[in-house]
Amino acid sequence: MPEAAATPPASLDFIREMIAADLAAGRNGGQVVTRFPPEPNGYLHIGHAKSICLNFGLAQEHAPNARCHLRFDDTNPTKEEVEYVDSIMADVKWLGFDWGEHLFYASDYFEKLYGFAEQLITKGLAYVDDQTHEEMRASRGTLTSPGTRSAGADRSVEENLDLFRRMRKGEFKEGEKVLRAKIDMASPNMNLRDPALYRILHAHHHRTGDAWCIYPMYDYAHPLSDALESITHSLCTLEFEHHRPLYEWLIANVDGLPGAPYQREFARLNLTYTVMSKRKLLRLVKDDLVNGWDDPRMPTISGMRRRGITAAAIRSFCKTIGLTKFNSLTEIALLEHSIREDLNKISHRAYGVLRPIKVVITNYPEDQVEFFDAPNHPEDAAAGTRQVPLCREIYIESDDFMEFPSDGFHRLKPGGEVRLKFAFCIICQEIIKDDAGNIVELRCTYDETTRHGKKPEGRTKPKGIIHWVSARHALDATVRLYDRLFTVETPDADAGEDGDFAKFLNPASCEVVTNAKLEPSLKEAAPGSHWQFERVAYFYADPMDSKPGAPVFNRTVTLKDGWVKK
RNA sequence: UGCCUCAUGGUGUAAUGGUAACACAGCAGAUUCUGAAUCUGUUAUUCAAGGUUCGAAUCCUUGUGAGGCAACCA
Repeated sequence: MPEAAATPPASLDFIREMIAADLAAGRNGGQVVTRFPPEPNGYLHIGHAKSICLNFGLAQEHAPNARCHLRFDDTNPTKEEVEYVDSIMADVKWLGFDWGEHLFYASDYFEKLYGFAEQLITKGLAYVDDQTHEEMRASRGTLTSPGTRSAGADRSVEENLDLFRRMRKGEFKEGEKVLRAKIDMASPNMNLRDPALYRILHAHHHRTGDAWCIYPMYDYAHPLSDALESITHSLCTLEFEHHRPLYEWLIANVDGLPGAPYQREFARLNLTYTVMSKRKLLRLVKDDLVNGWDDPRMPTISGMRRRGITAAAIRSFCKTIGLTKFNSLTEIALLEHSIREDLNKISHRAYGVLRPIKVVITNYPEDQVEFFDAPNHPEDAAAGTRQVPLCREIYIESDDFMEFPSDGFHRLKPGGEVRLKFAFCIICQEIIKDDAGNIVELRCTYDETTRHGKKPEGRTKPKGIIHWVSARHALDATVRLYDRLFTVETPDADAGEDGDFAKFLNPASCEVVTNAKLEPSLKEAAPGSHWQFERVAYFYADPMDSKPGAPVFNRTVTLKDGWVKK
């Protein structure tokens, strides 16, 4: 069980407070039953993770008198696919949650839901309308003026029943008839102006096949499905606030329901430098703006996983952001903090030079090779050590050398000294350039007395400590440097009403480095393993593209860089 | 010209009528064989105006701002 989700936050959010009050009042027989109800029309993203952590987290916190259902809200066959069903289950599991026996589909209830609809018709609370789409829209009124009831509302119960049964039999075309609730055409809440309950859809459903040609609307199916599963707390996002009265109307007016759930709403997650709506994510995928749903730059669960973000980091993040009704915009830095916090604990260290520059240690014997012992984790001796080879020629990061150093730069510079981490100190004696004036090689000398961290005699300890890779032993590898997908904090808002958010795509969001020089032990990096290339970033051995002996690394997140250039 | 919801440092949250706090970010220092991590310190907050109260971030009124609502989508 994921610990981060099992313990409730120190202070209770408004949802947990309400649940505590329900429990204190002895409601629901002391049970807490929640549900995570995705529509299988896309991949899950970090916003869904917030909901998953809430609903499944609640079940864990209130165990054993609690459970959380996974229910697919599959009431619109035109948008749903099994591919999405499968990915959603995989993502929820990967996040560390388990629905156990409680896997449901709204489509499981189609027959019962149909029966409830006949019940409402019989009670005079629902009617078959034959207005066209346009007529219905026109008669609904506007935000400031009431609507007018359609003539169909006056039909007899018998006629409505007959019509509804014929709808089910397939006697009508799509759009010809619709079942509506009879509530209040003058309600200030548009959702109560005789909302549609069933529409005709001659579409193939991924589970029920062609058994049905009428499908329930979300507003109708959701509360009743909740009730059928004896859900106690139906938690959703803020945009469903105005649907609550309808939710309650159905629970109150349908007889024979095993449960009496209630709905409460919380603010969805917004993150800087990304987009979160399924529509926009779908666009990124369909227009090949990214490399599929699991592109490491995507805010999808599968994308984040492939980038190397851990489930623990996501859970911890969800805990950090809290739960309110405030429409917030969370800085991506908060997510990155959770990621680094977890990766720092679990990642073994290694050397990787992304933009190599060759260094020749001129006073080091030509054919000598020696191995230095390097700890795999600085804060965890149990992680053991590894042997890192060194020879006369090595690669260092080109960023770690400056011909004309700025103030405060304490890495390698002409005539300056740095320590090769876990090896010895070198001094830069000479810069070799090509005809165009580019630096191609550095000639350095090493100091034998500085092995194993010893201070050079008579001199001050060099401030600079850099990573390095032996040229003769280096593993050439492909490393992808991922960055934020967009150049602006709020791509949707900045794009405006009908603007195109794609224009804010960050052209540098994926830089592929093909000639990175990695320490040889990385050759054995298992696909799906997490690493910290010291002083650079956290990396993830891509599970799809890595081949035996030839790992491909994705940069998950950079290390914090405390050095500000003056 | 409607209805609903919301408003606390730069960001996210806490304080449930009684000293406005925590995390992130920032800054400074200590430490460090990662300019990381760790540790210490630090900058910065109640949308506005009235009212109730001994006392208001909290309750009331009005205003302002933000988000949402007129699918046979979810």
